Amino acid sequence: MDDQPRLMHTHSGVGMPGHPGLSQHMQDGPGGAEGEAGRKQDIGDILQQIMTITDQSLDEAQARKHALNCHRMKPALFNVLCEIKEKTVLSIRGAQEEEPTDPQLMRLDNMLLAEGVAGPEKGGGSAAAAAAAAASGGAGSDNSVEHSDYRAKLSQIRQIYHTELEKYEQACNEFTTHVMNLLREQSRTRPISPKEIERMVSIIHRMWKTQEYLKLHSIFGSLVLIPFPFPSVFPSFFTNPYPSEEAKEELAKKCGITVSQVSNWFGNKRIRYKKNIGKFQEEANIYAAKTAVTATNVSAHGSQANSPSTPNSAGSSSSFNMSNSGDLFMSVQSLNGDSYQGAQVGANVQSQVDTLRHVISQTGGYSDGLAASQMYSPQGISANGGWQDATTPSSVTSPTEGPGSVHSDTSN
DNA sequence: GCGCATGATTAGGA
DNA sequence: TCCTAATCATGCGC
Repeated sequence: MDDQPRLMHTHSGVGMPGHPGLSQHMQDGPGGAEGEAGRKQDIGDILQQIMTITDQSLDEAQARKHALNCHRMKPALFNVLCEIKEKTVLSIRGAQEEEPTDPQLMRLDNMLLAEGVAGPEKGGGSAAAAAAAAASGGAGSDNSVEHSDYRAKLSQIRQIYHTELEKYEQACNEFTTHVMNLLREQSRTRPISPKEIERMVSIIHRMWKTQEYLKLHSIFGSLVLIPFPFPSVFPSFFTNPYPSEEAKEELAKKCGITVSQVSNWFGNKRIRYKKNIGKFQEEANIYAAKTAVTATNVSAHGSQANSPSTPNSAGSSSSFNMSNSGDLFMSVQSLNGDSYQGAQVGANVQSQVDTLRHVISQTGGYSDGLAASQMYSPQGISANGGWQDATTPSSVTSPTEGPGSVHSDTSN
């Protein structure tokens, strides 16, 4: 700091031609009108040099920049510029940045929390399953097995979710640090206050959360749309789409609804399942035709048409035989197709999801393996959408996800 | 406002 | 009587 006057005069560009130097005026203290005019002139000169610094050669600009940084008046001028900037630009956009949290993010957060994917792990990783078990009034051993199965799957989802979340946060922190370093470096030559840097960090965090974090949420949100928490009513549907009167009464009792509602639910499910099967198989045929053409064209190079991540690629004949009610259809569609593909997620996350899908299908088949042939007994539903042994009385276990609102909420 | 999912209602058939 | 199929009403998200 001692060499500031020397540097100032050493670099001819910084020295004020025709002026004794800023230090002189600063040392003068509050003076008369002449001194005031001189200070204004000095500040004007400095600002002019800052404005024209980019017009100079690199070496010259570097030298002037260094001189400006070391200038005695620089801190004061810097503070004034920062203050002016705060009062103008930042105040204008301040109101916009105070906007509340994105409602979509809040909804996704709440959904993942409710499903036990996000948030603190409780009771072995499945608060939802525990809640489901509690809500069903203490399910039997069959239900315990299913909930155990569900807990295992949810635990896997939790693990991947938090792993990806940590990666995103790490990347976000790295990016933030990089930007902060840049801003701090730039703050030597232009008015960037620490407050503005903090604001920028806040913006970056918000951007990351609304972009990458949202993608992550969409992926795992699609996963939790699968009605795992209440797996029993679907086995009961797939194993026996025609429940007996006793089974209906039991379902109605456990769900707290009327028998007619149970009948309506099963009736609608049967009809809409068949409709979806027809639609799904039609798409499968179209896709199979396209795949055949593609395979013919690029067979020597290995067609990507058979990639498991290709949208609707789950439409291989076996997958399209999957059993799905309208609700399940949507959930599986989210997993297999446009939902996360369309989100253009990172390859890493996508591979993780593919892995998860594989895991899920291997461990019980909630996604591609949702087919009745894996997760549920195929005795109720044939591959073409018809029913086999449909009149077999079901041993309805836990209809917690009964006809009505609960499932509707999760699928919507 | 539109599309979608879903529960409920109704007509017709076995 | 039960089921299917069509239809309506409603809620929700975009």
